[in-house]
Amino acid sequence: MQYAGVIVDISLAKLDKCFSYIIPEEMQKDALPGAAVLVPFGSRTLDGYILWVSDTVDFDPAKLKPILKVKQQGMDSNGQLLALAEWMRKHYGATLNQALKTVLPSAKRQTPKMRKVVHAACSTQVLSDELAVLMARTRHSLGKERLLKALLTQPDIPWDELTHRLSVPTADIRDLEKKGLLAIEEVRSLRNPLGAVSAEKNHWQLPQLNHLQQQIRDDFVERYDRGDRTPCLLHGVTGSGKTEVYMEMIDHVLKKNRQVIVLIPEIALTYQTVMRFYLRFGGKVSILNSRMSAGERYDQFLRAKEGEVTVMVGPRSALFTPFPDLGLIIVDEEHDSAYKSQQPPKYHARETAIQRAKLSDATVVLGSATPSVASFYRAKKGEYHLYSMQQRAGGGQLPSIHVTDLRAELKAGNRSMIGRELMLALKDRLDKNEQSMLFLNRRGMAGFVSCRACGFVIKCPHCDVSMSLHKDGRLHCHYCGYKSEYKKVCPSCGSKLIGTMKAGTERVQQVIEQLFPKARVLRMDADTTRSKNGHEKLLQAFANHEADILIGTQMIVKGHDFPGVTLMGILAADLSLNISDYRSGERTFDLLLQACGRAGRGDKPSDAYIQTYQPDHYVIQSVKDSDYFAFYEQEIAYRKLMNYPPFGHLLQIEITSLKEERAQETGEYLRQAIQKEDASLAVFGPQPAAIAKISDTYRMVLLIRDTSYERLVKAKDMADRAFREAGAPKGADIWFDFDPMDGF
DNA sequence: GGAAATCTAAAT
DNA sequence: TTTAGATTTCCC
Repeated sequence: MQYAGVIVDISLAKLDKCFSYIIPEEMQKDALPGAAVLVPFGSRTLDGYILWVSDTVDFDPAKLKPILKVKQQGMDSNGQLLALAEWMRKHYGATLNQALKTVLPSAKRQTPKMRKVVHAACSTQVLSDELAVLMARTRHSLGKERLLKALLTQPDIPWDELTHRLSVPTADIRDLEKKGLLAIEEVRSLRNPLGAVSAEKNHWQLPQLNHLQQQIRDDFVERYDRGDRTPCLLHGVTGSGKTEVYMEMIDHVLKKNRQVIVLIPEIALTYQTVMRFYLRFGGKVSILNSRMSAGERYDQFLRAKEGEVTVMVGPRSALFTPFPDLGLIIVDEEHDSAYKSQQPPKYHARETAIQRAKLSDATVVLGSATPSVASFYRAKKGEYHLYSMQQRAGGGQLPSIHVTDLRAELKAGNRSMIGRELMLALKDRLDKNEQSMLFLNRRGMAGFVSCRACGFVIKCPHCDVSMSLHKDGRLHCHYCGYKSEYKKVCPSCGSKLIGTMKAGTERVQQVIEQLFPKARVLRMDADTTRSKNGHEKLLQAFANHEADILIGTQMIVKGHDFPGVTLMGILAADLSLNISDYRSGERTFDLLLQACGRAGRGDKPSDAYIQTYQPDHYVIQSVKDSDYFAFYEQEIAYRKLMNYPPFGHLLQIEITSLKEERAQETGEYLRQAIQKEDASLAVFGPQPAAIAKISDTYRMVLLIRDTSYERLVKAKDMADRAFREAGAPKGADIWFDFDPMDGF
């Protein structure tokens, strides 16, 4: 008798264990680890995944029930994905069921779509004989003749092609089948998202690598062949030709009959990107994206598993492509916050890629123009191998970057959100009929308080992150819960011009339309792009020069290139600089540099203006000089001083409950449980989350800080155990998030 | 998560 | 003593 351990599809800590089931005789060949099954559970039937198969059980065999159905055979032929799911559960704090769902996506459609193919069932000699007989007849059967001719040149013909393009009557096909000349076969049809792309490989030739690219390629190849699987960090400025280097690396690994995953942030998955890979590697490439249906995504995984596809390009979920022998994972734009999942398990694709690579003896290559501080630190320490490309391979010159001191503007009596320099520049571009972009950088604005006269920002004395003004009229620190009174006077210069910054793209649009009544203005934000394809339509309109000025939030900075743009205005750099978390500097540096890069894609000289109340801030200064290294040195010193990542780590435990006091109580209980077990851990809270209540559910957070990630994992286990204990308060749920700021 | 079993208390 | 309501316990 065979038994299976099944994880049942209920994301609940209590049920996160294996239940044993009998495998009925007829299911034995399909019921393998990783398979999706249907099982009886209590009084109903549930979905689940098989974790193990064995001929013994440690549960009363009389109580066992049989598996009802195997819904899907396992994707995971070598057990790596199951192992990865277990690693994610342990490392990021989730139920195994949640981890499995992330790693083993299941198709909605249970019976695969079939497609008919016609192929010859006899020798070509017999076929041509039959054709000759038909041709000799007075009453021609044109359909059959076309069919036979086609079969003589092409062994397999899709049914649809015969009936449509060649308009062969179905009866004719059946007729020849009866005679035994051809066979009709049903093959499983897997959707191909790139099916419509016809690669004109003839017009394409291998790009000539420059010296540096060649050198990096050679070094990579040498290491790879030697079996050195140290992760690599490819630090290449925009336009240095990183993609060509990736292509060479991919090519080398494919030649070893191994497969490749290329991770990119969803937003970067444009037609051009895909085309570059397609031109080089042809039909062996497939993609994943969020617009695809579950079934379509599943098909891509199946194609990968069966060897039809060897390069998978996609966002973080592409990491779980079930390749039989994965040899390389490329993480492009590795600093991008989209790599952190916002659902449990809240994994970071960069770390998870490194883990997956370990399991299959693959290499990870991280690439970025502005590497995350954590990755660059590891590279400098020698944990990663660093490749550096600091020269542009050609074309386009960086804009001249100017910094406007908004304090000075204020002194000069200009209270508007457009500085005088930027206003002149805008007027100049309108006169020259060139395009401009205005960027208002306000995502995740958390109500920090700053002085417009001197630029001072109120920070927590214990955490050195900016404090937020709460509804209770006091200032709160999200890290340690410290509160202080808010006196409407700047503590630094005594000015009364202190407060939270309020600015919206709509306001900017009004101001611009007042200043330049003749200018054609487009606004792009969450409101104007809500309609289907609203995003694309707006960008397209601007690319066609249907407007002179594009005003927008984050979304105008990432993605498309506009060669016509010669001016970029960043209206209030402070907005993202002062969000109350330790990564605001890193994020702002990346964002501002990228924003500046939007200007100057064409040949004309271009300018970028950064408006700020803190012109001397190291982030602003580093962006001004486009100097990543200067930024890094300052940032890493700050991180070290404050024990922020990569020197220390944060674990956030979120407690949710419908009852406010239950959340509070549970938080208190967990804090005590953790500190009882390890008094040396720094635990803060419980305190209300930044958004204290979402759809009637109250949210409290506990924060734990430590220099060792492993100790935080232990703390997570302590909390988890304490939460499940008999005496623990009921009526609340807990969720874990390691280094939560990585996802913003 | 949900049904079934067990406990609790206050209404007849 | 009954019984609705709240809480706890299983579920392979």
